Amino acid sequence: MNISTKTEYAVRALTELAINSADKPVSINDICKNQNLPVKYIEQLFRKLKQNGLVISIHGAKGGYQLALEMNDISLKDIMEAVDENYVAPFCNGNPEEHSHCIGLPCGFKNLWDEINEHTENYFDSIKLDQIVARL
Amino acid sequence: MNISTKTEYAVRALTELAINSADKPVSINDICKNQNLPVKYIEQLFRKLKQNGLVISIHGAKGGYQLALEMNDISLKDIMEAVDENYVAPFCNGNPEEHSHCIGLPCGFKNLWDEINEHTENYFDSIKLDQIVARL
DNA sequence: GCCAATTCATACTAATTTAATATGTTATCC
DNA sequence: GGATAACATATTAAATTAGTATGAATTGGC
Repeated sequence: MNISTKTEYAVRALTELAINSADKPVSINDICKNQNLPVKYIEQLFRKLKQNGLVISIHGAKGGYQLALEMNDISLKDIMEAVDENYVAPFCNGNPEEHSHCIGLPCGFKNLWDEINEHTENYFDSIKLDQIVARL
Repeated sequence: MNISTKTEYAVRALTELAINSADKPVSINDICKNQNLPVKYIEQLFRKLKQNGLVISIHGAKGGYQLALEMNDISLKDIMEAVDENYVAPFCNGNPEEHSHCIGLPCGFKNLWDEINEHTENYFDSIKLDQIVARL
């Protein structure tokens, strides 16, 4: 149970956009300079953020990224999901054929993991980018 | 953000104790037979569970493990902490010298991660072994 | 007293994941 | 046309995780 570096980096980077990209795009280079992050790694993360509709990009010189949504429409859950493949692991799906430790059908532990996943998803979804920025 | 295999295994194993160890110790072998878990791996986990005061052990033949506490005094948080080193990662401690991405002192993100850690700790601490067993 | 069952301890290996780098292409501004 | 910056993919390096191997110490029962 921990927050990944990817999530940390993405939150830091998106905070930069939140603060500076309202009128003009912000380049990865600038973001990384301000937040002390590895450029090429952040490029990868931003491609995922874009694929997931959290940012838009502008090509070429003077290009960069901007938020695709209002700050209060971007949650920590959205960021985690975009950047961090399997950010919750409902490994026990109740079926012994798919998860070798499941016993019985449905496996008695399924409800527990499902409930945990649901709770944490809801929690992370309740934390929006505007709140994060406001608290800096 | 995900639940580790160690935690999953430990929960399964402790559930076995909860059900079967009230009057007599239960051996790792039996636990692993019932739950389809790797014996030597579970041995390691149980040493940690013992160090953390969650189980007691009885040496030698007819030996095994029993819960050291009431089922409602063992929380998922206790299990995670025992078995899963850094189950929450307060990576941002507010000090740039200790976490290279921290900017400013204290780093503006510290509160966010602290709050997340606190929330998740409280949540996992609210889930007790008796509830887990009851829902099987 | 010996044998089997069991915890205890440590070291090692294999697999997976994560973080980061490398090398380049494509698009756009000036 | 050159600089800047996104886009794309492949590779490497480091760290973590899952699991195995080997064996010592302890105890119950015959």
